[in-house]
Amino acid sequence: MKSEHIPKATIARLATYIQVLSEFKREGTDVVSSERLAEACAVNSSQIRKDLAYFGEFGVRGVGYYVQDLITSIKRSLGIDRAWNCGLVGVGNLGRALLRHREFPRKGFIIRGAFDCDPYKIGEIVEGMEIVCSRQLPAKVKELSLEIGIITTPPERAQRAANYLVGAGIKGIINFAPSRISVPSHIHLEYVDFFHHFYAAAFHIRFADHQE
Amino acid sequence: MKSEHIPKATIARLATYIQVLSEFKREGTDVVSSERLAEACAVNSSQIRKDLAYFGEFGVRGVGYYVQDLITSIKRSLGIDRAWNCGLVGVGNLGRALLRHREFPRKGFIIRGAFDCDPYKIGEIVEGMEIVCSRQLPAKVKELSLEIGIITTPPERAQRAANYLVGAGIKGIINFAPSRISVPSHIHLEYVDFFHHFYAAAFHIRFADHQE
DNA sequence: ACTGGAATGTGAATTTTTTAACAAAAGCTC
DNA sequence: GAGCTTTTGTTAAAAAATTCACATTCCAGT
Repeated sequence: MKSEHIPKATIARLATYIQVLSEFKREGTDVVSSERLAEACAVNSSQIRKDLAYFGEFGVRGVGYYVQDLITSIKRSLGIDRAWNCGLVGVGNLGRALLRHREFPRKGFIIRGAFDCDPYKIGEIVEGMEIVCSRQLPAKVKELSLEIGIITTPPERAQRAANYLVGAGIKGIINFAPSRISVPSHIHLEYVDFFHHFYAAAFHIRFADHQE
Repeated sequence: MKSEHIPKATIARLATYIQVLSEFKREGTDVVSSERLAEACAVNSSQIRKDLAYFGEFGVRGVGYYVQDLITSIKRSLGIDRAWNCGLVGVGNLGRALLRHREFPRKGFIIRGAFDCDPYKIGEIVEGMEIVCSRQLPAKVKELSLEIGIITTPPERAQRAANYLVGAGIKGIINFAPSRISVPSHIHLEYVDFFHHFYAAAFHIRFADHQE
């Protein structure tokens, strides 16, 4: 119930819970026990109760959790009970895919600005959005109330993109570029690198640890 | 040195080490200490030595690690010192972006087959690759020696894609679709969900824990 | 109202992961 | 080649995360 420190792993699991709960909801299930949810998420049921306990008491003893209520509670706990305005820097392949990705609006992350420094791309319309010069970031961040910056530039340009975003007053950055960047400590920084999943798969297939 | 059980977090960090080491190499640095590498990766130096110790002894006492050697050693440890043939199922926005993503071949994951069940898409050429009907998976997996399956279908079709892949004899699956799937225990399964990074960002920005 | 059954929330125990500390080893200087 | 410096590999300690276990609470049926 007290907010103390929340493990990163808990946040990741909460994302899973929302996913699975949404499926339950679609199937018409109204109430679910931690046991049943745990099974569907492939985790321990205490884990679920512990994770939820960081944020409050959402269940009913002897009954379980009301699916819709729990979804709402988790979303509120995470701060995704409202929309977040995002700006994307670097309109390459990955950038374009994210701009077109329907899950973004669906999950409440609205990409309102697309930026690039390539003169060929500036002015182009992607998904009804005009690509704007990165130098205009400060003006646009204010104008569009952007809070989260998405970096999808090539690695060598990620740091500069971050500098622009920070200078423009962004609050958090999600870096999809395969390079480390540094930002002031008050900016929340997340790295997205899905290749480590491929590495893990390669490792496990190669050195098949079939004993687990 | 002994392979026992390797934490998932270690694998993720090894990916970071490779990334940072590659940058060092590009800058012309030949030797690096765990201390300096740790700083660049924002982790503890013991952590690095511990992580590496799972796989062997790669450093020289009093000197540090030879950058190129260490990259090679980590890659070999992870089983990415060779190419892996991948098949992608679901050629939507995300699927297309992955097919075009230059990092895949660069990192040794070669997408050799693209599959979809939409008759409109079948036959289309993306990145020099013809989109093939998902029903042909068994034949193609054998023909192209595919080992890793990438699922980028809509959530409701992810399970069926997995079934096709498993039936076709794939060894591992990376699921980008936002839904849980079940596969036999001998198939290595990884979920990719970058939205949890957005959730984490939203959470930290919203409930700014600026005390850390 | 009372009883039995069910499932939460939580403190305690366990396991895992991270960090600290240091002995062993390598190179460099004289 | 002895002594000094450096930095690894590794053992021990600390911290963190997970799982267990159960008292507490709620609902349903009588």
